[in-house]
Amino acid sequence: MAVMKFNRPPVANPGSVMSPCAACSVRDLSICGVLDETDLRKMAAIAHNLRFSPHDPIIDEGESANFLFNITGGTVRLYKLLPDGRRQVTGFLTSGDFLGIALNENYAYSAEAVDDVTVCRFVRGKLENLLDELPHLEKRLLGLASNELVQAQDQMVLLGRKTAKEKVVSFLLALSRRQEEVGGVATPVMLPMSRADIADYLGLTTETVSRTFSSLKRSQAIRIEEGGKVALPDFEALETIAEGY
Amino acid sequence: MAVMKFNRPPVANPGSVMSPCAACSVRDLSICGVLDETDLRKMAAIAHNLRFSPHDPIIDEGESANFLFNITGGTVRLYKLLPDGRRQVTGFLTSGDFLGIALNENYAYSAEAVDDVTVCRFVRGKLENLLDELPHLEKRLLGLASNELVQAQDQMVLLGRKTAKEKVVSFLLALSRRQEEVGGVATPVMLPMSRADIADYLGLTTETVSRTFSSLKRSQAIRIEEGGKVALPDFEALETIAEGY
DNA sequence: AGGTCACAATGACATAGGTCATTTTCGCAT
DNA sequence: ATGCGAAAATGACCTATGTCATTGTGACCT
Repeated sequence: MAVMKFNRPPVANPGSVMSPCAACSVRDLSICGVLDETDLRKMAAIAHNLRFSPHDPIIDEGESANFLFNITGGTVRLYKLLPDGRRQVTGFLTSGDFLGIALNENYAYSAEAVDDVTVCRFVRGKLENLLDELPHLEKRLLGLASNELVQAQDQMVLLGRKTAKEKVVSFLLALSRRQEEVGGVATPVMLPMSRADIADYLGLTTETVSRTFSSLKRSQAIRIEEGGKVALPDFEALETIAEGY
Repeated sequence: MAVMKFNRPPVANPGSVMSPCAACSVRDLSICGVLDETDLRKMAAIAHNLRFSPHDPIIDEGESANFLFNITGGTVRLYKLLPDGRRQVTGFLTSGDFLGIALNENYAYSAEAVDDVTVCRFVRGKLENLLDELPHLEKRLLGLASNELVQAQDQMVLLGRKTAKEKVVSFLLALSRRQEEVGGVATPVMLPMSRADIADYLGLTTETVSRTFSSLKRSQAIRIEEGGKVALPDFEALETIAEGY
């Protein structure tokens, strides 16, 4: 996973962080991809770089939505809880993803760092002001929201109508595609998240996820490599499984 | 369900529809709520009123996304199909809802009329041009997208983690809230859609939906009225069920 | 190298919800 | 009012996935 490189270290005074965006490795993936030098400077002026360790909370459902984030490195899980503790992971965010489009005064879900995460944090009001100045940015956000909505639809199909096997394979393929998008390889897929995270994302239990991985291994649809990476030897075959033919 | 009233009938020539928006009964619910007289006139110039009968297709998944719609009356179901015919209904739209935020060149899902539906149709490119002129409208769209995203998250929790009973009760409460929003009553809830539609929306089978309704009736959590309307006698109690306490 | 600890895998068994078949109800046309 | 056809409800049975308990494994520390 790409990690942000600063041309100089973050400054102590939060108000005067230097413009690190020019060197941001995920800029083109993120909302900032549409901005020119001048605009970037304005973004940088309201941005703040932060780092989170595995399992650190980033936002809490219900909290007043004061900040928005650009993920610059690592993996973040978004989730919602039912009162009795049942958890639904609604998504995983990685480099270039924007956290906080879907907000209405309060955060609609919680977010935690899965592994080591770096983010670019914005004060909500300041970003909103900037939006009025930068129509490009607003269009970009609308585009992102649109993409997220499409993804959400797909996830509904998965949760409502796919079998365990179809769910797991769909998940692996989605990770593979995302890895490629971010400039990586398509095939050994990295799984920074636990079986429990995957289960809660797919509407399954850890046991079923485990068993499904095992069964896919047995049928040679996947191969487990060192470090828990998953090799996908035949995309065609996997697509066929994932789409439920 | 509120039905649009025109101050004059739609004109034959599609290019020169008269401005019916001023009298549109769902204006304040819809994206048009933020527009003043002048802006409304511009919207009206690119809008076209259409009517659909039950089961008519409105858009088809995969088709080039040439039109956007404002629902002015009736109920629309959005859905996606798996190749073997399994269907996931991803949402129901009613008066004031906007159809087509989530689109990327092609429609991501299909839409059909559940009952008699009236819509206000826009040519995509024209609406996009208008967006550049009317920043209000763009903000409004972003807000709508944000709301839809929040709803999508809730639906993921429902699909992934709720029991059949919780799903059905959540659905009834959501319908009730929506009915209120649109200016109706909270309690006898109208169900224009079939059990099959509900099942495909909740990730269940028609049989399970039926049985769950029966069981809720037996426990007096709901009451069926004439015309298939569902009375909700105790919101508190139902909320408790829906949220899975 | 060995020990520890958390996570993953596996096994035996239980069950919510699915499947298939049948009956009932209800809206609508005559 | 009566009959018809589609939708809904119900029943008997089944199975994919969940539950609970146990074992295996691999990363990290000393």
